[in-house]
Amino acid sequence: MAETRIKSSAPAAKPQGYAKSDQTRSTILDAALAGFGAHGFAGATTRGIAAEAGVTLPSIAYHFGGKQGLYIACAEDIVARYERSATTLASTGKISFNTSGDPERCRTDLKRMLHMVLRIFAETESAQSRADFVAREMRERGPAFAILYERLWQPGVEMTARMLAGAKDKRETMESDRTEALMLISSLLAFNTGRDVSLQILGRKVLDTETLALLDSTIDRFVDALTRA
Amino acid sequence: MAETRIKSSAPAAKPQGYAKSDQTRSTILDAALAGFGAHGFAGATTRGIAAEAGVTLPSIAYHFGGKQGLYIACAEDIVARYERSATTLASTGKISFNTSGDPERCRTDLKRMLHMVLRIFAETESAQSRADFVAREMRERGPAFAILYERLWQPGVEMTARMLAGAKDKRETMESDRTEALMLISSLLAFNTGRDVSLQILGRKVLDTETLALLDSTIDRFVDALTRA
DNA sequence: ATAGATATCTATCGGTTGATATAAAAAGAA
DNA sequence: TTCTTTTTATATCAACCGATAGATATCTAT
Repeated sequence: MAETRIKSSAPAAKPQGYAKSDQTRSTILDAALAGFGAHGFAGATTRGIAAEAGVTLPSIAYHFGGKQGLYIACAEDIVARYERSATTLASTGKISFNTSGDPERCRTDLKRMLHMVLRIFAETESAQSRADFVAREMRERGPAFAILYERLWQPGVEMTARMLAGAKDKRETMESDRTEALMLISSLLAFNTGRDVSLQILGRKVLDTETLALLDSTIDRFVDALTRA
Repeated sequence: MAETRIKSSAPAAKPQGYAKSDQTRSTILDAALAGFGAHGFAGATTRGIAAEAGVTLPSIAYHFGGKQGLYIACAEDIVARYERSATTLASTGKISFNTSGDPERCRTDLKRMLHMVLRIFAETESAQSRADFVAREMRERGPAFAILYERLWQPGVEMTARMLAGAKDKRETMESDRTEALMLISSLLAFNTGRDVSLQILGRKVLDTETLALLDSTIDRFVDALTRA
């Protein structure tokens, strides 16, 4: 009874660490994010992920316990990365998360945040895979739904609503603020979920700097239109 | 070489029609829309669809040539239904699709249309399956992408952009109008793609009449904010 | 009414999936 | 070195997939 030891993704009291092991784990995780992001939980195959990562099939079971364990590990990696960058943003003062009575500042911060989200949605490579992973899980309520909902979606909307209310010089967020926040974030999904379609309709091939600028200015127009008296 | 005859979905010059056949075909199509809408092309199984429709597996190959033929038939059914209802709306004068120099009328029509789209996105039963089917195909560029893009997505965005321009009292649509149209439609995806999450965040269980009214008024605020000088 | 076209059924094929058992080799730690 | 941890290689399993062959039933046209 080999009692397959599943390495917990939280590195709580790592007993013995072999350098190579962590590297293999990380390689598998990257391949899994790409695979799950592109094809979903059911659509991605463990064989394909293992091949992509350059390891053998049983290696996945060894490190993550199985397909579902690997999937959850992906979600936790995404959330951890998000929380890290949010902390950084707050500590460096680039975005003030308190709704101090400065509507203009709130508006600017809100715009800046939405520009950032747009780039996360639209950027290529691994950022795209992560965004796809999250979007898919939100739709399909898969095994990682709770993690992503509580630690990413929920706080994200709440923060946006707070900034919206702040930009309107209100102290409390109301239901209408949350609704507007939802729709504001959702409007950016055109360039994640529907990226190819949107680009095609705009007659552009890729999301280059010029296109991003066009979208940024449209975002600004939305925010201004919604929050200016 | 039995040369399996695939019944073309366009009933062009139906040579011989057996009454029961059309009924079976339609039953399969309904089950397929539900299955593909919920699980996608790869995720839905022909066995499951056949079982749901109460027919046997080979019946699908007989009527549609195979899994992919069935998928395409679903897309064409959706487009046909959309084109029919658009024609009806235009002919009954509920929505004027010409951008006659009446900004107020354009604004009202645009709001009315977005309310309608919201209901298509959010409504239960078969409308939901169809909306899911379209949203999924737009993401994944499956076998039915071209059909849906050219006959549904593209004209839908174009019409929205024209109404937006009209509401701003402009005669020509610019790139910024198309961008705003994209984001406006996309903002409603929060209640299609992300319906469950959005409801949960708003603290609601179902999309009842009261919630719909809240969303309608938020849509109106978006439209007003964007088009009023 | 009967021949031929149309529709449906049972049964099965070859292929792929996730998971796992077994064994052994490779690598780091003691 | 000796022991533990990590990785690979190979093979097998039950379950499920889409497709189709072949037999049968049903309906229409003559």
